[in-house]
Amino acid sequence: MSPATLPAPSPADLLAWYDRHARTLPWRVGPKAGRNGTRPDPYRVWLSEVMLQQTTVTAVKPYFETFTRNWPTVADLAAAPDEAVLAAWAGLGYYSRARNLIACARAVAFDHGGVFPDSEAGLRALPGIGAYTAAAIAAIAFDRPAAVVDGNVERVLARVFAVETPLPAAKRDIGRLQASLTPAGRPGDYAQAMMDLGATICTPKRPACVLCPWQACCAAHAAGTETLYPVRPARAAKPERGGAAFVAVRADGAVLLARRPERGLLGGMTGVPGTEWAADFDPDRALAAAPFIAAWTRVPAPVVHVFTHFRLTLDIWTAPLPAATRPPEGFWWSAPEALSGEALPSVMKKAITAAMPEAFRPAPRKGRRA
DNA sequence: CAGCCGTGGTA
DNA sequence: TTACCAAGGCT
Repeated sequence: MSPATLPAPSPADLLAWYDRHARTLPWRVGPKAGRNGTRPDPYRVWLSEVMLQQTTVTAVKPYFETFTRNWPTVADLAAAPDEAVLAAWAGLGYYSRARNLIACARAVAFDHGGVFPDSEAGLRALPGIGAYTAAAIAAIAFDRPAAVVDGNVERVLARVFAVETPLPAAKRDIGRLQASLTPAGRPGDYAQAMMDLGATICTPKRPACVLCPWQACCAAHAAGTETLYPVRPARAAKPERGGAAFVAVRADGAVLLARRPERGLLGGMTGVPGTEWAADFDPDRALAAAPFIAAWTRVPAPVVHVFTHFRLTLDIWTAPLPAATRPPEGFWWSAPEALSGEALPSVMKKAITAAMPEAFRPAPRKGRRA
């Protein structure tokens, strides 16, 4: 088939579609307000972009609301204690983002006078801001004609131009295509329009081509092969790991916790003590890793949790301790009403819930019965 | 470059 | 139930 028969994709057509169908999002200045000169707050753009890295809009929304309520400006965030920010991030995943978020907020507040750099290069130099995020902030917050390439853009352009090169090698070509398409006028809206198109029309599974403003210029649609793009290499099977976690519960309901090492998996976050998580985990030797001698009993059903690169089966051991029990060095007891405020990743909440199902249930209100 | 780094929704 | 994957960055 001959690509010459297809018209070139028109950024103007995409912007016209965006004017009618832009999603309303908490961090976004819509096309109408944008036309009236309203610019988004770079702090909110940055915060949303970092949260949205490999994360769905649905998952991000409540976290964005909490963060902007707790810390309305970058100076507020820069002044916040690490533990408060990590606790607010708990459950969102990819925790190096939270550590870099803190470092970036402090760099902006203390090294840049509280003002975000307005250039791609300036933004790119900050922790947690890579090629995509720098381009996105430059375009959306500062109206710079940066070529924004994320997963949505890769998918849309791979289909429109029927890019046969597999990802990630195709990224260079797609970046050049996006640079050639990005308009000098409204580059921020253009970038957001591409993301909305990818998220709502040009979806991975069943694209709604009948509603697409670029249907007539899409090479993959012309060939009926939309879902074959972008081409990706096959993924390796996910390996299994095992481990044990110890949920020590004091008579007053407090749970024994510790801070995890700064680097690596769940780095800097809070957790219950346990063994390493390893492919050769031996359940019979788990008790040697318990934080102290106690009447440990194993919860019948282990916790199963899937990480990006392995599947974990976690044996849960629990033991009752006297109310006066002191925490071992490096540990602390977290009271029942304090538990939900700890920086606990989801897998740790699962582990604690397996041993004490009431741990994260909302406290019963006075004067009511269950 | 390729491996590491979370979580929850969807088909 | 398994598999895919969502506005990636760092080393």
